[in-house]
Amino acid sequence: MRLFDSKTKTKREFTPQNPPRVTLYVCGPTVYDDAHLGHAKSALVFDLLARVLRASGYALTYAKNITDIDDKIINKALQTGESIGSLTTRYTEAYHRDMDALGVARPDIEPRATESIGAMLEMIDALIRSKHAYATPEGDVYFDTQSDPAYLSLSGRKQEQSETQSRVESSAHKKQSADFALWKTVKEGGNSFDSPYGAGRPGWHLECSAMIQKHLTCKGDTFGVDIHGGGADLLFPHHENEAAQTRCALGHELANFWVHNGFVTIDGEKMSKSLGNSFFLKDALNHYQGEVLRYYLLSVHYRSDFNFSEEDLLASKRRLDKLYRLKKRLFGLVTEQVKTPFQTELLEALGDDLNVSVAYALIDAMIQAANEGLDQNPKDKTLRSQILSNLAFIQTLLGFGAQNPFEYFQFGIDEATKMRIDALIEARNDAKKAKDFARSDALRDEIAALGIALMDTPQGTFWERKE
RNA sequence: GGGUCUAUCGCCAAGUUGGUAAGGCACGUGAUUGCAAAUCACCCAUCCCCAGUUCGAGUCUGGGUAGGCCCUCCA
Repeated sequence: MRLFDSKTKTKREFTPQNPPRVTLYVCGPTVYDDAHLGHAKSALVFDLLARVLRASGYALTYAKNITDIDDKIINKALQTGESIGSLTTRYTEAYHRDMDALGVARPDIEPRATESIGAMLEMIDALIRSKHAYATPEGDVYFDTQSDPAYLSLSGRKQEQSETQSRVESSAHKKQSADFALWKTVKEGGNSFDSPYGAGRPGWHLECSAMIQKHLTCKGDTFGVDIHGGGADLLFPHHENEAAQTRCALGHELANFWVHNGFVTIDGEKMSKSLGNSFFLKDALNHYQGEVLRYYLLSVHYRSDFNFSEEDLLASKRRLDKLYRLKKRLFGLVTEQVKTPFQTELLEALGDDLNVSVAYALIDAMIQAANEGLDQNPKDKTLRSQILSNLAFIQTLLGFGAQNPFEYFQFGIDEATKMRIDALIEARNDAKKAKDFARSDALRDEIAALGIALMDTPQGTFWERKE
């Protein structure tokens, strides 16, 4: 497959260093709050990448970390009085719940920062011994960015700019303002870990380097991982710093391919709490089906900015509807699985740097051809088995179409309403049998008032929720 | 201020080596339907502006204009 690498800013053929093994590491959430749409986008992009890699025949090991020790977590715990362990467990579970709703498969490894302290301390030790890091009198340890000639080679920035324009107050003991903390000493006890530099906690950037080394790197590897992913905002300074640490501590580059997904904005504005437009996934899931959100969030190329709007989401839903309509036509049929050209083309499209636009277009064309074929030969066994195989392939590769099609179209309707609808439909069918079309249409209007659309078919009358 | 990315039909959005604009939503027409829905068929843009390179540019070069993101924790 071909992938765009943020470091070289080019799309090139992806080749793993130890084929067929492929390692993928993605920066996961800091669990101090509920996941928002940006977390969803990132998780979905790399879920798709993982699926495509597996479908392409690679033996993938996918790791996504959970940052469960951090300033924001500590502050929130102090504010609410909840223990850090309870807080991070609670939000980790919430994260899992939200991602499950989007159909995001769990990574193979989900390392926690607090479980990787040993690996991080080893890396600090190596950096200090090789003079790439220094301890301050307070017990902080900083990475010496000046000591790494390749520093900033990932993000392509220039040192002067980073320094002169820096808006951060730099520590009096830092050699350069760009130097970043590997270990932060902690005065008040409670939330700290023991270390040779005193009680404290690790700097944020360190955990990824350490986890990759611990879980994914093989002896003699040229790169820590084949692919390192995360949000575009992480390119600098987070990934730049990770790369520097690994380069200086271990003598190899951290990743062969750097993959960054674009940002999610809401109605043209960046999500932020101060703007009051932060969009929690759990809230979105109350209004829209997880699968619709999945289809919508994946519909734009992963490197593009994604502007969330309800109008676009509904347009996406109508597109996904067509897949379920086709599934409905063949509901209950079981056939043998066959290979089709469509499947090859779909995998090829996604194998080209995850070109979802082409993939979606292929799916639409397949659906259209399938409907046309079924219109002409509804009982064609070969056709049916091709269509069902294609749908199954889409489900595996993209995670679309796993639901019961009838339930898909009846999302969010409670049981009482369903029973009422069924009763009204029955009454309407009686009226239809009696050719009392006036009454039949009146009943349809009554049902429509409930937000329900009816469809008469040779198999009977079905209903769907209207938007 | 520095870095970086983007600007294609009403809306969303593809378009690796330059050769004459995918797909979806919405809209319109027709087939089908008691009516409708669904489905099918048809219809629907010359690619932000200016100047270049070229036989030929959305696709390359230069200059504008507009916007996103990063430079502070951040997916």
